[in-house]
Amino acid sequence: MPKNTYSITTTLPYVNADPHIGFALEIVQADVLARWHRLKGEEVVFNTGTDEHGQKIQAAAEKADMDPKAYCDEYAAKFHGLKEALDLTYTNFIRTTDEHHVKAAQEFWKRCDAAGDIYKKQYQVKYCVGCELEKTDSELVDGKCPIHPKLEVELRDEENYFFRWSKYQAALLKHYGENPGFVMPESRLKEIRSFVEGGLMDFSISRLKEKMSWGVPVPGDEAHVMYVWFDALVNYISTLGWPASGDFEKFWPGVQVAGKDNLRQQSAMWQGMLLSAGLPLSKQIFIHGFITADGQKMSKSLGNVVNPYDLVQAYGTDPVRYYLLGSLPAYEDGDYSRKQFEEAYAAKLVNGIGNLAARTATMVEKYCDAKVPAAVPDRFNTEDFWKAYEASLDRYHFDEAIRVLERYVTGVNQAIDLEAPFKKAKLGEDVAPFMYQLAEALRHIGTALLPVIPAAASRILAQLSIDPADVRLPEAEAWGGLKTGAVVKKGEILFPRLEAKS
RNA sequence: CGCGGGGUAGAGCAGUUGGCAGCUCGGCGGGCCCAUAACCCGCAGGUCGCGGGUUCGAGUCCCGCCCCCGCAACCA
Repeated sequence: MPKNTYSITTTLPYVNADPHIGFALEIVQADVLARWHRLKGEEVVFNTGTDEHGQKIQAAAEKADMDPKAYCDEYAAKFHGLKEALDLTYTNFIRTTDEHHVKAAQEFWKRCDAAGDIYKKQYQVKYCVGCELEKTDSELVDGKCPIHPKLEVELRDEENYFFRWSKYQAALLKHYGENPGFVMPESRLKEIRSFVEGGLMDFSISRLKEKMSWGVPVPGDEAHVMYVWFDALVNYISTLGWPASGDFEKFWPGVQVAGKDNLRQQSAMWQGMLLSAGLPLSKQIFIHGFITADGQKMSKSLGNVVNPYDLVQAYGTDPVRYYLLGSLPAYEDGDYSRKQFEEAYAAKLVNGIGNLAARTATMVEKYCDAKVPAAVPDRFNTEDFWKAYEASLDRYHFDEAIRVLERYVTGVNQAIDLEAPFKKAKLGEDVAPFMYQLAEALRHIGTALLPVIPAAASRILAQLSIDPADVRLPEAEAWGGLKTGAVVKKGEILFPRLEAKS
């Protein structure tokens, strides 16, 4: 019997820059899933937070003449502010400087050590400060990191601890082979599989404290702190209270949402670490693409970085959520432009969902005395709609799910035209049965939208005298949920036209 | 032999297991008047980057090729 819990996490953004629209995409995707599973009655842990250790943070704090922790506090607050701006429902906000996380990272280290997977090695390594990663010769171009060619690759001659990643190559490949959906979309699983097939090199997991002190102390060795990745990845379980039992067993393994730049860390490094510690691997990893702006990569120098707070301020939370989920391809890179955003807003939200909600409520008010008439059978293939919608969401195919919903909306609009109840009413014909179908269809639309655009969806349901807190899936997916006699009341316009602003 | 993504209607994009090429915006012409000048129907507009191959049938599978984008501090 499957447990009735669900756990999902984003990656933890590194706190050396303001929140990025790409991270907004990631966390909204995770939020939709968290809300969706809550509607299904599951107990949900939804984790996010900030990654705060490492050389870059230490350097940035020094430059700002701040204590690293104070520097991190500032940034953590910026990320935490997304909760309100994007209407997020995360339950955990972990910071890798949190005391219990630090303890967990140390315990994790001990487990890997006990498994014989941590060893000391004298070595000379080429290290890119920009990536916080060591580079192999094959990764360098002209002796430089291809991602940070302006930085000199540092040659480091030191004794560090290493993690025996190579030991887990076969186990990882076996896991990928036996779990075809382990990394979604499938193309990303292929990508990581071929990377692992190419061979794994043990990676360094510590830094000399005298060179870099802003990190988790290595247990039993005063001279070293942990490499930032090693400590940060442990957050996915430290947030569940690990190594204490209870919530950990209850909620792990969980789902991880990450950007394509994080494929290797999430689906190979972290999984190798879990194998070493003797813990179950993640349940599933969903990899989203990047967002470009007007066809170009966002960068500060180009001045085209889209800030999620600005977008929300200009258009509102729900329109931003709907755009991120519905207008960008979930599986690949997508392009943002103001024009495209506003077009989508007008077409989908104003003319589509908003207008249908308004005309439906008005007609029931006019023709049925603002009360839900007696129930009649479905005419919109609502069951098929739910099936398709659910299948898309379960595959993290958010844009597809929204297309499915929009097709349903179109179907309802077509039926209104076909039935022309406004004509029949004038002729004295009984339009009550059709009014029921309309209002009930609107209930399904509002219900399906609850995870996506929660505020607007709640207002749609409120028009039908439904309290969103009472909505449960799959019960609410059945046709006929609207109660005869329930009051229907047209509310404020859901999505105002943008022209109205200027 | 670097890695990855992509080339489908004027623009922006969908196209699961190969089976009549779709969606949004824009253009044109109708309908409707319940609705946020919204909604519905129809028309115009495509050699699905190019060349081969497999197949009864290829946007979709295979081989070869061309072109575009990201992999530059910051940055998902």
